[in-house]
Amino acid sequence: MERWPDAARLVTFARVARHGSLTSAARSLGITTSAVSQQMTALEAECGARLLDREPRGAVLTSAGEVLLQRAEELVRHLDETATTMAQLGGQLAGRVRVSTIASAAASLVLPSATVLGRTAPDVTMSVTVREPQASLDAIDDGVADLALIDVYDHVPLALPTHLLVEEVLTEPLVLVCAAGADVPRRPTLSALADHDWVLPPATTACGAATRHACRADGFEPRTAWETDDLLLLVAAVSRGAGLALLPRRAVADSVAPVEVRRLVAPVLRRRLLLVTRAAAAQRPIVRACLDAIHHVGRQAPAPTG
Amino acid sequence: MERWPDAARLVTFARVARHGSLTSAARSLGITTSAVSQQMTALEAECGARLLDREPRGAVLTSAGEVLLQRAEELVRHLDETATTMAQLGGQLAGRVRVSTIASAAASLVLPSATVLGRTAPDVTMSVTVREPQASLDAIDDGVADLALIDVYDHVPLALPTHLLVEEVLTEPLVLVCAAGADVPRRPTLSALADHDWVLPPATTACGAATRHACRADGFEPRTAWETDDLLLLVAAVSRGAGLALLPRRAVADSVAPVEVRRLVAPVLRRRLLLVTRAAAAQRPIVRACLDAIHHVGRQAPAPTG
DNA sequence: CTAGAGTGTTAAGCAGATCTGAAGGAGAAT
DNA sequence: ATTCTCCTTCAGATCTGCTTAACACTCTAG
Repeated sequence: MERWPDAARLVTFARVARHGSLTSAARSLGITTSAVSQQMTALEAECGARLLDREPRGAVLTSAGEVLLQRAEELVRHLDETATTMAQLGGQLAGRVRVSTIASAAASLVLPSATVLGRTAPDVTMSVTVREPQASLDAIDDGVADLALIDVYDHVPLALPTHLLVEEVLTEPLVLVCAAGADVPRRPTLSALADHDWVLPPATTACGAATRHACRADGFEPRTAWETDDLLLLVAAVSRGAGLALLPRRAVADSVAPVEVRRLVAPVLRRRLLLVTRAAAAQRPIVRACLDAIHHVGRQAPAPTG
Repeated sequence: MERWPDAARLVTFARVARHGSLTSAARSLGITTSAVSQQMTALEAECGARLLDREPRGAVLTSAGEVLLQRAEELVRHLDETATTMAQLGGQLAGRVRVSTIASAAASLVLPSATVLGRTAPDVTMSVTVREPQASLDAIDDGVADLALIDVYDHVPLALPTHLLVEEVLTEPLVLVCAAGADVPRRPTLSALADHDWVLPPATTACGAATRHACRADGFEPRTAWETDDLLLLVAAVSRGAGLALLPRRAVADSVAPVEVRRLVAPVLRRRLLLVTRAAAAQRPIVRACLDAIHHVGRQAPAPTG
């Protein structure tokens, strides 16, 4: 007796709704577009109504689809919680946690936390992937990652979906980085540095956007000498005297080239490091262990002040 | 990627928990015990914990099982609601509704309501099964029936699970049935009839229990001349002068043998006819149509008073 | 004490559901 | 026009999950 709606199809449907196209949903599910198409056809047959309008740019929900989406999303939430409950039942602290992190925290936070984890929960392993914050959030949503470590800069907005659970690891200042012996005041203000050259991360990155925003707020456009995504290269360029940079303190601590670090008196700029999970996932023992390990490292290692 | 727990297995698990044995759950699902056993084995593997203690008389939940049962039951509820939503999307008033009714309401209520339904919703058909009230409730729980019509007698307790939706169709008095010209007052009290013979339904039926309870409350044990489940036979026996009977008014109206009907002055005994569905099912258009049809018949046909 | 009626488990085979892969159509962007 | 992207369809391969059948265990009845 075909009494119950097919849960797998509904999960797929929710994914399609979120991604806006069958193809993209299929990718995120690791199956063929063809399979997704067939599932949606079957689901529409079950409902006796069209759920999606197929348009050249993707698929858009019909009004019937909108209604069903409510139910499908509740179902996904529920299954997620159930998965967590099931993981707790076993009680064993073992398995693999998929961590998605920004590059600038991988070395200073994630790596040491893996060591901590080796002591507190030896059978839990991390598999780490480096992604930009937004990509990390998507990975969480798609279930590709269990845990994301992202950063948020003052005045650079980032959409944090409300259904995700956010924990703050630490807040650190952005510091001014300059070549050893550079002609820069011990306690500079940003506005006093308008005439220098700058070494900037691309404007597409949060750090680059934060720097540019701060400069403009102080009335000047930073003169770009170097623009690069690569932190090592960036610090090396500063070290050689190519210009100044404004970077999170921990990021500088990782690099090796000789530079000087100055605390910026005004404005005070910060970035916050956040851990993000799906709400249910944070309850899973092995995920919790990872979260705790990262918090632990974040607490115990305040970098030296410039 | 095996990300989501298998919903079907969880539904089965909930069923096993409710029935207390794999075999019984399997019967109610219309599959083999073997299939259920395999599903439970798989589910336990997914959880990494035993969920059921197999005992010779059946299966009992472990504490882990109790925890998971919470989730599984929520899931069942949710899937049920989803099925309803899906049925509403199509918008078509067509299909088959499985009705489970007590015998004494089948002729007087269900049959006419099928006619009403033929006018209001011609593409909806009823398939009717006659069951005792408790069996009807089980059928609802097991998803074997969509809609149950049961009766509840004063002072005869019936466990109505809170998760089911109950609507009252009508309340009718129990009336005294006697042979034409029998030596019985026009407006009798029950206590005045202690010396008569009685024709009773079995004590296991609600009606039989109600009659016996009322007599005992008035201080006498009814002298049983005939005991039968069959309403026609029962009324025929009364008609031949075998004794008195206490029956719901509508039930008597159906039968053909010549009898007289007297209103009982004291005590006033009633039975209530109730429609029961799973909460979500009552929202389904075709089920709603049946409910309304039965309500309609219940409202318009007050039987003649004796 | 054996036989039988309940449980539930396991192995083997089969069937249907679902996925993949190839081929094709339709609308936008180039 | 050509090329992309997106979706659909069909046929075949794959796989999950069911049934059948045989077995093990416990309790009860004769």
